[in-house]
Amino acid sequence: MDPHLLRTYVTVAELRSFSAAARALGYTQSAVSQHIAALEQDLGVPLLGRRPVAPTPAGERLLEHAGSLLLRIDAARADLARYGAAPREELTVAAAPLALHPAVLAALPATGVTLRVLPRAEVPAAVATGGADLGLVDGAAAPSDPLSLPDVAPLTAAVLPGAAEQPLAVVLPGDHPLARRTGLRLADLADARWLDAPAAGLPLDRLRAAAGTPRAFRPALRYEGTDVRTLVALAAAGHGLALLPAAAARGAGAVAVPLVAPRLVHRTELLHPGGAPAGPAARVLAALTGADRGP
Amino acid sequence: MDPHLLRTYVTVAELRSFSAAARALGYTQSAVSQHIAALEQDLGVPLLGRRPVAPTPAGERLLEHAGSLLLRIDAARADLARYGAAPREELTVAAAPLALHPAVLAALPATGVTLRVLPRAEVPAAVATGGADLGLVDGAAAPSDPLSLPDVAPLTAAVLPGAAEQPLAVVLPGDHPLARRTGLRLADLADARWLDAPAAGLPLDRLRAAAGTPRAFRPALRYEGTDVRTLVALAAAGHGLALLPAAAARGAGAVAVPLVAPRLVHRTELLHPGGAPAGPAARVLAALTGADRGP
DNA sequence: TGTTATTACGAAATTCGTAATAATT
DNA sequence: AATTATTACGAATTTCGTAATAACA
Repeated sequence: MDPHLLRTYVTVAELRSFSAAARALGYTQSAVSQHIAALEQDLGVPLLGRRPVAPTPAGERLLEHAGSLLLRIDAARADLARYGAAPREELTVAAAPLALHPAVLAALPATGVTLRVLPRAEVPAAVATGGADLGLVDGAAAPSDPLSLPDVAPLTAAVLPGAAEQPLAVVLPGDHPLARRTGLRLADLADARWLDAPAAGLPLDRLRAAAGTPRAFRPALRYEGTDVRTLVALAAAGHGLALLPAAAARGAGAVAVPLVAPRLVHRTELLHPGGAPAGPAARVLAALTGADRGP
Repeated sequence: MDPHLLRTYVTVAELRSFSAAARALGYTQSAVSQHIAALEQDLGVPLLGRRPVAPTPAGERLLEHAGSLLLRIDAARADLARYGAAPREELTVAAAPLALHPAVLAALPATGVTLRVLPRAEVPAAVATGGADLGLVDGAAAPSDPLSLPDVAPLTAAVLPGAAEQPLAVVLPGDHPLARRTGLRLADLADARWLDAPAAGLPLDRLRAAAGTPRAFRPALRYEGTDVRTLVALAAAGHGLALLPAAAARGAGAVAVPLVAPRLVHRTELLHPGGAPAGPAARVLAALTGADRGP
């Protein structure tokens, strides 16, 4: 299973064409055909149906494997490259939208930092593959439970002392029947329509798992952007409910009601490649995780 | 980053010798030397110091990457092989020691099943690489929270309706000062000595994370076996405390005191390769996850 | 008929073993 | 001196492009 073969397979499956993949990768049609044949022979299973070219069930499965496999190879190469090169002076921080608390922003140095907001699922990969030096990720978890992140590489997670855990709240339009409640249980809202905002908000799968109801929390409008204010505005306009950290849940026309069950908190963690960080990365990391216990 | 090069690198780093690795892999010294040279050139970093041969810091890092990378490649190959071959008649179930509740055992068919008890950390890998058709894993988690498992491959986890969550208890010797309590908080026991039994019991790291105290829960005796009764006996003999599901925590001379904080339960999940299972695996999977809601 | 995948084949590159060399204990 | 890593070199294999062929739409 040569990574090259895997890469051409993924490209062919995506573009649904041998020749288009050949163009995209700088090969000839012939080479691509040989790659696929070699891979199918090696694995002993047909991977693609031809005309139209589409993955077989086995091929679909290989796509899942290949994605994370190629990602991890990139991550390993990027990680090792850090040992060869001089420490970067310019620092890039990748952050999920909800991970940007005021306390975190205050701890960033004034210059030499690029802040890049990414969909939450892409933050670990960005740190692993060298697209960012540090990552800020968030998620819903039981109190004092670590986030369960996709492990694309041996990354190290650290908690942010100032803003590690915050209460969660359900965002409702002001005229919603439950808007006057002082606390809400997730189970009571399982039948409601929820905003599906995987990039900005919390993934609905997480809510289903927490409530133990695989089929509940049906998605209403889907929002693929990363702007939290828009998300709150969508909830206020009645397009669906949203679960957000209480501090982020305020907005015109929206009411935030604290979540009281199950016991979940909004958690933020700082992600960095393992090993001893060098240069500005070390300083920022220390500033964010270190001694900022208030006066 | 050819997997072959990676494999020889890992072997060389383990055996700390080019020639020993060559023997182990069926290569010549020369070939191994060329593999390492190619890898170092590709990555642009020296990976091994020679005489004595030992990994550099970058090499240490590559070992971490390579381990999971090679594991995932095996997993992908094993997964795809299932599509080519006929469904297996003999079924192998890999289980972590604490995942074997009576309720689970009762649901297994009478014949055609091999049950293999493995250290908890090896169960997902066994299922992923085809060493087992199904896996039973356990762990401590917040109520109705899924287990966070190392993702060696796209595996599917399912809950066991009969025995999904069970209360946890601390196992103490009968003459321990806290043995008469009716409930214990984990934080009160952070300074005690704990049994370190990663294969059979719950990993101490998990407790540290749950209590939010990275340096607490110092290990006492380390037990690398998979026998739960031995673990309880060790706790009874005063070699250290252990956290176990209440049902497994009873034993001669041992006292089990329920854990009341933090809110953690012992959770068991069934692991299987994704896709549509075939043959006996499908039947057993249905028996374990399906309609066994008792009267 | 035009596009697209497969096959045949040859040049170039890669891989691995033999054997000689160099370095370390 | 004995063991062990590196280097030189050549045979065998593999890889990829050109070009011809075949199979769709």
